[in-house]
Amino acid sequence: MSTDEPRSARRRLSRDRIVDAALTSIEEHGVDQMSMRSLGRDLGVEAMALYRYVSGREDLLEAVVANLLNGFVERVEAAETTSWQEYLQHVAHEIRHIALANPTAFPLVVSRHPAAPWLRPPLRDIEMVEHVLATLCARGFTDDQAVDTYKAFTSFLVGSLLLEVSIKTENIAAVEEPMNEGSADIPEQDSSDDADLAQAPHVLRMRDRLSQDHSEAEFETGLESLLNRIEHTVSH
Amino acid sequence: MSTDEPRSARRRLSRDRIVDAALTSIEEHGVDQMSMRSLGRDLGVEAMALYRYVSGREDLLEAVVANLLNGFVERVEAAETTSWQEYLQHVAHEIRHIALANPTAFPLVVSRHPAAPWLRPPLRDIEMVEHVLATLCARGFTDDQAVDTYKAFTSFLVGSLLLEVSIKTENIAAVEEPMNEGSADIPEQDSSDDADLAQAPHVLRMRDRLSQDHSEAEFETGLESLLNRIEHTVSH
DNA sequence: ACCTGAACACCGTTCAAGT
DNA sequence: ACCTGAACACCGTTCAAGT
Repeated sequence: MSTDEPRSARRRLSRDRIVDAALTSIEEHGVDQMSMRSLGRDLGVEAMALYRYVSGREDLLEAVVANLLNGFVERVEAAETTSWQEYLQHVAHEIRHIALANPTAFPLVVSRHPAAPWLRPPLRDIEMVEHVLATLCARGFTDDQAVDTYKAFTSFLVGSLLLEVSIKTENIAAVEEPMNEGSADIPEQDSSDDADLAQAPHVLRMRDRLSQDHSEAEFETGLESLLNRIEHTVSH
Repeated sequence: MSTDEPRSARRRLSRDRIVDAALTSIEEHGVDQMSMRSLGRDLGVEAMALYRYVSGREDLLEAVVANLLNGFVERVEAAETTSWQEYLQHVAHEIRHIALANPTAFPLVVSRHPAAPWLRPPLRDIEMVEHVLATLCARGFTDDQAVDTYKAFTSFLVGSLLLEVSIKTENIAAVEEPMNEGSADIPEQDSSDDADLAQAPHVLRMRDRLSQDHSEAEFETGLESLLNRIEHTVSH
């Protein structure tokens, strides 16, 4: 954008720049590795400078989550869906897209304490909750039906996606490639694994199938099944 | 048990005692607050002493997770179920029981890197995975059916339970009661909340219903629906 | 054999001081 | 107005030393 800047540095600080850098760092090195001090280093600044823009690490993580969800409602509204089924499908895919684009940061969405703690499940963006409830009511749901649907839907969504990203990230920030340094004198490559596996013939036999990733298809199947279930209970 | 001991202290260290103390501390103050040093304090010992029994903080957290799942397979086997439906119901309730008894520690089950990384979803206890697969096969499932069932089942289980415990723990280790120290001169009790809520009439209207906790019933409904779905696909 | 002290390289956060 | 230096109270972890 600008003329020249050393690394990713000093164009003057701003809250947005800090939050972006935090998200990048989280996705690259894991949330534990993202410290105020490392973030300062990334931004070419001392850690203390960040406190002008965020009130602390917790606040920064909140901001990262908010940033993740940014523009969600707008994108959903732009879709112009006709049935509530189509609407919920769209919401689900939109959030799944966010989760897959930010697999390491996504769990923060559910682990950070929510804006409205009394909301169960605690999806932290009230704007989104409001949109879902309003849409369902506009499609003829009673309040009770809307609430039940909201709960079942978010449970499914959060559950599936947390699992999916936990698969996708494996373990970022774990060991970070010590690479053995070429020295190959440690015989057992992961002793406990193979020992356990010897006791688990079925796991061993189905290993190939178990390791295949069909998250996409499973997500679609689960979602459709959920919508069918809701459809059934809504029409008594 | 013994004659006298100061606080919860020095009966000589052991791996089990350390792991138990860690779990207690995690449930009481949150996983972030549980440090090697605070744990040493709890056990009446210097932090460095712990390194005789655990190889580090990560190892300790692994051990906590293993401890949580301890005896699971035995309890499931003791149940003597007759159908695969009944069996999976039992497994589900057993794990739900563990999750609710250790709501703060439970998320570690899914966030720690699994023993078999290629296993999707990565339920870290191979013994348990083996038990489920073996039982399903013994009930006449083909390998493919067993794998599909395992995946759908654990997705549902982990998803539901992560959500349920995240509701139950709200935010342990957040703020930890500053209590305002009696000084009542801050007018806004949580300004952002109410501001957001003013924009969210549906959320406001359904607030009572939304805040009610029906996790138990929702869990049962979801589980039954899942078993029905499996039943249907198994019999083509 | 089991634990401790001292040390190292890190944290988050505050605050007076620099420009 | 925006950033830094120094400081404080913490971390995890190692290792030589004490008993």
